[in-house]
Amino acid sequence: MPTPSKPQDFIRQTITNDLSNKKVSSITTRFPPEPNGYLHIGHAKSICLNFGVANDFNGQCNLRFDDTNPDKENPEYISAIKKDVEWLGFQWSNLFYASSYFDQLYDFAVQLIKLDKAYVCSLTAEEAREHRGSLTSAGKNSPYRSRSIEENLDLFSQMKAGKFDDGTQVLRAKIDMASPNINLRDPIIYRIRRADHHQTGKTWCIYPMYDFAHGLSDAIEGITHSLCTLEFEDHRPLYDWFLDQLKTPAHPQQIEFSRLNLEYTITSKRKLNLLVTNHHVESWDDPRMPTISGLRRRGYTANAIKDFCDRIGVTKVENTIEMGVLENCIREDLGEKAPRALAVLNPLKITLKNYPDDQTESLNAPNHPQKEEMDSRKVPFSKTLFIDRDDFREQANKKYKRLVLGKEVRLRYAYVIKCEEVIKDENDNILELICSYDAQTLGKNPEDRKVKGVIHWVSAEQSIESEIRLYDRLFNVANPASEEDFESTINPNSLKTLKKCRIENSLNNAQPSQAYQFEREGYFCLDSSANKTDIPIFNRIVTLRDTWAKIATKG
RNA sequence: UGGGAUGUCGCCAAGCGGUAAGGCACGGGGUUUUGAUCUCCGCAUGCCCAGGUUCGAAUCCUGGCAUCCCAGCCA
Repeated sequence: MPTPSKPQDFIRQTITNDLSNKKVSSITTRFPPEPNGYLHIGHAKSICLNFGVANDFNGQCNLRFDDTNPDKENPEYISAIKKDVEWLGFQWSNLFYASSYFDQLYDFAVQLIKLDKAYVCSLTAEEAREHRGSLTSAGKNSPYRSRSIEENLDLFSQMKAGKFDDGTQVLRAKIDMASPNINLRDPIIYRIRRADHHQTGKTWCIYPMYDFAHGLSDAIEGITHSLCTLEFEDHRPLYDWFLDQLKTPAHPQQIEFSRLNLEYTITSKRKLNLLVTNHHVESWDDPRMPTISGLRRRGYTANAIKDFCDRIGVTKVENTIEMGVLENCIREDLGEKAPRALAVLNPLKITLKNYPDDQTESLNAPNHPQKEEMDSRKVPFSKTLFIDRDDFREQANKKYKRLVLGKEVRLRYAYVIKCEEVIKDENDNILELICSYDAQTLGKNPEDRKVKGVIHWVSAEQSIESEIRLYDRLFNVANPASEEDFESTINPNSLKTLKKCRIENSLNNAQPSQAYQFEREGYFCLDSSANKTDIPIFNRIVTLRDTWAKIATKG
């Protein structure tokens, strides 16, 4: 049971009631993706719900591939989906495929015909659309609606046997062409499609439609609560109709919740697919993609994603979550767990004129400012260093707490330095800074003056060259899905690649799964596509919260 | 003159007739060798609107209004 202190969402409340009313004695849910694309953050919400509910009530949750449309499906997606669910930290009770129920589904369809509740319709797709009527006007009966049970049985078996061309016949439920709910106007339950199915090969040339296959698959598996998104609300009467007509071992309850919308992103497999095919991104796992695999490569942790799903809740209200919520989740997780490191993104050389030429010190740097148990490491300090160009100004007001010509600043974990001289080229570009250091300031503050700023640095010689990729939102508008042409709202600056960055030596053996906080910059992880023989590539997962940026933009 | 749903702070979200939780965001203090973290304080006399019932209504009733979804042989 969920802890009473934490309010239950309406679905868990329903389940709690169903259990106490003895409507059900145990809980079984399912996560039913169609293998026609990669899973995205919206699926994570559904995964956390379905597996979370099963876990909370000591029930089971199946992973079921809803693979009834071979035209769009692909085994590559199956393995990617399994990997993503496992990576999120969930274990399915059973791994199923709707396609393994094709025989049973066929028998159910035959039963429906025998009940005079289904018929073979020979209308063309266009004729069928005309017969369907409109939202405000009733449809018309198909001329084939009154075929005899025997004839329907015969035609349906011929459909199965491949006697008809694709699209020439369909099996339809006989419900009500005048229903105000269009889903009940004799919906199609089987269509003819000669396509190799990734699981069943050439065994079938007829495939069941979602409405027919889904509820019956749920019933076959003994699903107690079939959780789906709001757009299926209108389908529930049909879901129930099939179950009521047929002798199913159980009647699962469909409950709808609202899908996740995230500002500045798209959660539509079709559109995400377009981003890949039209090369707006590198792949499904491009770190800018809201896919589970993209988030993983970007450096998001499973914990952060699950925390996010916890925070956004489950309701029936249409909602759009601000990006800040997701970002906050990963910051919180990594703030706690990520070891700190020093990395200079835009290197500016500085020379300490009073530091001995060939001296090198090994300075102690804690891996986490609040967690001694995370230990510390040694970082090399020398006469020539790099600091970030953004951390120096020739002149600045008091608000600027970094290095200024003629002023002092603290080098993190090292000494206080003072900028003595700026060396420029003929175009006024700053090439190098000549500084002095105060040997008395290692591990302690000077007593006679206050040094307010602290900046990060790296030894020029004893550091590693690295490429760093900075990501920004993929779209320039908050709701790209509502645009007539969402591709035109793509942010052309969603990826900024920095070459010649310098990172501290200890990052030499970084692994993609280990995120670091580059102090004062943000959280980063090694890109998993990086070739070990090349210079390392780091992805920026998220920046640090930056109140200075707020102050600076305010002016 | 179709049907289905939803409206509580900028974004989420508790609340289930007894007098508006929490998170994010935002504003302001404090600590700090990360402008980070942490911490303290502030942030809906108000719950889409209008009536009604009640000692008492975000919660019940009536009537409006707004928004979303549905006319694939997709899921």
